[in-house]
Parts: sequence; structure tokens; C-alpha cells
Amino acid sequence: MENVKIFKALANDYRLQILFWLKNPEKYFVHEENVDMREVGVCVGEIQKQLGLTQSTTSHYLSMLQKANLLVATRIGKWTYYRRNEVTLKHLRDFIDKEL
Amino acid sequence: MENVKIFKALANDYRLQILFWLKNPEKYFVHEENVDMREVGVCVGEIQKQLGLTQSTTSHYLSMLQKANLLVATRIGKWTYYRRNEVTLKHLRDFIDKEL
DNA sequence: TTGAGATATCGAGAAAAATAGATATAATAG
DNA sequence: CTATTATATCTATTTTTCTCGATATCTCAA
Repeated sequence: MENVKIFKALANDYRLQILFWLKNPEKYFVHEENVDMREVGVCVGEIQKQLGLTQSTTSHYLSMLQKANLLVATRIGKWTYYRRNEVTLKHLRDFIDKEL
Repeated sequence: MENVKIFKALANDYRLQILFWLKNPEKYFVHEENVDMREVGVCVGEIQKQLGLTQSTTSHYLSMLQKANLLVATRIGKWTYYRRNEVTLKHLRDFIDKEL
């Protein structure tokens, strides 16, 4: 089932933390020039700093969240910005309210 | 975090299925004498039949769901009946609505 | 067009989860 | 008390996840 993929992605402290931070990015990350964190997201390097994991693990986790459609990635120049996918989060809420 | 344990428990098709079946037990399980499925729950053997897994795996999964507080177990005679723990499910909904 | 910075991907070892079979425990019928 | 039935636990194997370091790719600045 597709929902299991989402639950798998959420079944980890670090990944849950990322999702939580990205709910209020300006609160947890330093502002970057020319990038609206709320619109575009936060780059991998910033997220890595907060997580305290290696670059490769951080990138991998972000990719997992993206594959579960919980995050959206936008490449701008050298950077990849990740933000939440509120549509999927809404689907998740609906699923838990109605099916679970 | 405690919520991660819940998401781990949900990160499996079989366990998600159990939770779904137990939402409407009378719809998915045969009626047993003297036991109100909705009140008391469904016994391990019945759940095992539907799952198609071994007795030991079924029992293990039910125990996992119980340890995550998603199910409540009641022993009556030789049987252990499992039902949903709606309180935890409500907490999960609240968490997803407010924190996630 | 080359070098440096940011990110992604690959390969590997360790840890955890999935799953089964065998055995132990609990409860009852007889 | 003992045999039987239902469930739980233990042990073991396979599969998946975690996590890293190394390497590849992509983009821009010089």
C-alpha cells in the first residue's frame, strides 16, 4: 500500500524532525539571501547542520521523504531546497481520520 | 520519541491491516459466542486466519501493536482478545494535525 | 575550461525487522 | 492430574534499514 511507504518514512526520529523543522523553517534555519524558505524550502547543507548526520545520510533521508511525497525538492544553482508537501500531509490526515 | 514507535508499528502492511479490520470487527471476523467483538476484541487465531501468517508471527505483530499502545489485549480463558486503543489513535490524529 | 562547492549516488558493514519453526506457558475439559 | 488447545516466547535465517566514506555529477566563478 502507498500509505505504508509514508509510515516507513515517518518511522525515524531524524526524518520526523526534518518534517517538523520545515513546518516553520524561519524558526529553525538561518535566513538565506534571495530565498524564501517558506516558498522554496531549505537547502541540504542547512538541514545537515541541524541534524548532525553526514552529508550522504542527510541527502538520503531527504530523498526518502521526497519519494514518499512528503517533501518537494527544487534545484536552484548548486543548491537543492526542500520544503514540505502539504498535499500529501493532508492525504495522510484524511487517511488516518477516515481509514484508520 | 514515542510517536516514532507508533509510526514503526504502522510501517507494515499486515499490522495496518489488523488495525483496519479491528475498526469493524463484525464485518471481517466470524461471530464468537459470548464475546462482543466491538467491546472485547478478536482472538489471535481469528486474526491469524485472515492474515495468513504463522501463529508466532501473528502473535508477535499483535504484541508490537500493543506495545505501541495501538491495541489492548484482554485474556479470557484460553483466548487473548485484541481490540483497538482509540485513545492512542486519537493522540496520533492530534499529533499529525498539530505537530506534523 | 578548470577548480571548488553542493548534492547525489554507490558500496559496504552493522543493526534492526520480518518471519518461521520449535518449545514453553496458561487454561480448561475430562 | 493429564491431554489438549490457544497463545507467547525463544532461536535462527533472511531481508531491510541505518549510516558512513568514497566517488560521481552538477553548477558556477575565475
